[in-house]
Amino acid sequence: MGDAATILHADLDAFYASVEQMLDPTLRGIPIAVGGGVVLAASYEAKAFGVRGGMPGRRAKELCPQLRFVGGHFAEYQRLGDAAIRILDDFTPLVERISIDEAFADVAGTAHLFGAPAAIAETVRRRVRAEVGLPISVGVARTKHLAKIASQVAKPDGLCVVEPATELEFLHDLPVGLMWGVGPATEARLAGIGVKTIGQMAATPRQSLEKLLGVAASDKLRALAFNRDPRAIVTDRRARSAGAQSALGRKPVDPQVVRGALLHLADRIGSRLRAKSMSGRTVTVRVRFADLRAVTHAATLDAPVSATGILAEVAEDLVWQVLDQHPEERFISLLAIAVSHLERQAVLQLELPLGFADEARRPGSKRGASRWLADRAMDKVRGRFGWEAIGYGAVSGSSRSVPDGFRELAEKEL
DNA sequence: TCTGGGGTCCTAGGACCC
DNA sequence: TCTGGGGTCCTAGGACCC
Repeated sequence: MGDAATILHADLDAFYASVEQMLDPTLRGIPIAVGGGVVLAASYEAKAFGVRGGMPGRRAKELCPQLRFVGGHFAEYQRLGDAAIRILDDFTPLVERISIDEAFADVAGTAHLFGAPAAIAETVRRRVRAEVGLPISVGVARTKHLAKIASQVAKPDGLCVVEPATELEFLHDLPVGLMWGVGPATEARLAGIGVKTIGQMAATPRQSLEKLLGVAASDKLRALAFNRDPRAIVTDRRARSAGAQSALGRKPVDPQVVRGALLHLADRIGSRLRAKSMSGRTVTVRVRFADLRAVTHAATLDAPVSATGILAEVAEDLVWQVLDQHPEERFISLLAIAVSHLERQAVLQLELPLGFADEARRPGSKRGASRWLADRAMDKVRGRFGWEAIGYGAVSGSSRSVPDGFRELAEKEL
């Protein structure tokens, strides 16, 4: 990490909602929420009423009776998010995208070409507004952590530059909740010992903090509180796992329900993996009961898998192990599958013998070869006619489940 | 406030090996 | 006989982020 403020954190403001307001001028200046059953994003006008992402639509309407709900233009979000972040590429190759609407960039060494970091940040903001049509806030500082906090302070539609000489002064009056890694649980614990600001955390004796949060966590937070953040820009981040989940409302523990849901989830994950010639060795399932208590269970296989049928069977085994261990639970509210220990397969055919190897665990099931061929055939049909054209029976999910377009946006590049 | 879906990382404890 | 120490892998759970 250098000794000058050269890290930019660029963050599109209320991204989905801003896109909707750009596309439809009648939505500008009024409180809107993208979504329906669940609020996926809220405009600043809606946030003023306390409406937040993740909030049930009904609750949002209570807080803000005039709230307008709009369906999402998910393909547009992807296109416009890409376009905005791409503008950073014009200033430095050191760009780290961390979500659809957010990225870090390090402009150290490009000052002779484009001017000081603050000037670059202003240019980025102006260009995103002019070329993409969206407001974006930018923080500039010496470390990633501080740049990210600065962009939050800059919102909405602002710029915040933190010079090295004033770092701690800037940081110490801010609430601890702005720090990376301090969520509701940690925030509540800290409040319990009277620590509300980053400065108060910095002033807390190390031992007290360790007793509260453990050695590792307190070391990390103390470092951040003194703006010692060692993280560098990482330009190529690959996903380490791929998963899917489905909220079920309140479903009785029933073999048909479980099998149908898991097949659907395995199908989503399997087709994503196969599209990138990836497969994974560890299958983790998560079962959430009616009271929202969740249990996970995992198995690591001898060979990596990506076939939908095999994934579904392994997951089904694991889920029943969980359910057998909790016979008192009669309803489930969510099922999830995740595949990790991902590896890339140089040749897709590699999956054939691997499929066979895995099949050996399960006498009596269909042969791996025919499954692999069936998956490939299905992938091809979908390639031509779309994902919905063919597949395993629709998941009997809750009426609140989010649009597929939203799920896809959240998927990380494998 | 009991609420969706996709992820990441950390920790503690146990199994197993040398 | 139960006595050492370190490394790696795996699993479950928790917290966090967008």
